[in-house]
Amino acid sequence: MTGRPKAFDEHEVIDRAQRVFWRRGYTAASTEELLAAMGIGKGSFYLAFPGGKKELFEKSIQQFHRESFRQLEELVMASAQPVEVIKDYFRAIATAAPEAHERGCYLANSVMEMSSLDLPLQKAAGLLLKQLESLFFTVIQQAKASGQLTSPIDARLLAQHLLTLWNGLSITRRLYPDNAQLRQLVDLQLTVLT
Amino acid sequence: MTGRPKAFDEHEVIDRAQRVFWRRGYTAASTEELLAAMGIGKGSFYLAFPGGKKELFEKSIQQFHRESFRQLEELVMASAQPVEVIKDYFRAIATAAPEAHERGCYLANSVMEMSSLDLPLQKAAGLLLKQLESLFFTVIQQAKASGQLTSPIDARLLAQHLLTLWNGLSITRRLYPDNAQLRQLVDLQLTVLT
DNA sequence: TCTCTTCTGTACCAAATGGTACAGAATGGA
DNA sequence: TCCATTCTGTACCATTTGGTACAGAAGAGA
Repeated sequence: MTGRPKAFDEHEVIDRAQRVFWRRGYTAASTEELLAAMGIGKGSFYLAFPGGKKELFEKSIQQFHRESFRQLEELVMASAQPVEVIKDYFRAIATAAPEAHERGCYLANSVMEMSSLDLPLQKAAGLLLKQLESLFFTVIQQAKASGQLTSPIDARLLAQHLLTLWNGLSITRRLYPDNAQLRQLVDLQLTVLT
Repeated sequence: MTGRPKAFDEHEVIDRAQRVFWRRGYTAASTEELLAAMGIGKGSFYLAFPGGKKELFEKSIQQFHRESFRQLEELVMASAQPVEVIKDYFRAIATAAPEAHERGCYLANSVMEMSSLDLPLQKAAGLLLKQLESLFFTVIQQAKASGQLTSPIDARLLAQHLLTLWNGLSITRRLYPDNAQLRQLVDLQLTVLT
């Protein structure tokens, strides 16, 4: 039995919801607003996402991470200078549009908002950020082994430091949405990777 | 004409509200919850704060900043090694209680939440964070002049970097509410102040 | 004591919220 | 051509929200 076919693509719909969540935050994004952006009705929504808004949000951060993370991972894998890929990842902050500065990092935002709202979701978002740190760690470790990196700092600690910079920038860029200034700041911060 | 005297102390009441805002965030803190914590009724509340929740929140971040900032400022002024005061300010993160890690930095939280909720309030919170940066800047500049600091890095940039670390830690500490680990991280980060 | 002013608690409200119920549409298979 | 199944749109709802109205309490001064 097949029944009436879905009139929407789940992946696409989650993607649209994710954009709303990123722009407005979890709480401020009303279901009405989300449904409008997704282009589906309540009936379809609660059938596809019985957990409602929370389930949708969880899936949105998972999907967001899966895709943006894989993209970075592939760049790292393909490059002969993975450390440069990481650096470019940070430098890209300083070439973003003003709206991107306002929005900050989706995962960092989620960790903060969920801290006082839903602990499981906070942990979920935190885990994804830690995976970014893991990627930093892998790159650093390999670069050290190959001699591309000569820093005496412990790879694990260095990766954690990079994540802190990443998170810090997600706030600082809102205070100073000025690319020239951000570039200076990022360049200074990346001097730890030597 | 004096009329009926206020049955509560405004400063005290704002302080109690601030604790709720910090723990729950602006949106999640309902007026009901705030009133309960403040120990006053709606009548008194809307009379004292005609702007409602928003006005209360604004006053809470102002008061929070005024007090915590003055405290730090006094320590800086009184010390012969102001740079050490700043360092201790960061190191204190690694001696905080687990609940403090969960809450993070009140001002950083506010900047993030208000980014997609109320731009004036976001600016207000941002301004207060920038005042922290200003204090960093002053200390760095004076330490350079007195030879206590020999770093070749521009004082303004260094101060901005410190603020980024501060903001980053406010997120990272939620991911790793482990003081030993945080201490290592902070110590590494403070090596820029040499 | 009377009056004027300010403050407090309660009753009330309109709007918005996330969520449910369900009738009926759209398909594949018997 | 039915039927079983799955999906969709709409109508509806209980709850919660921030906020207002207002009667009366609590003072100071005349």
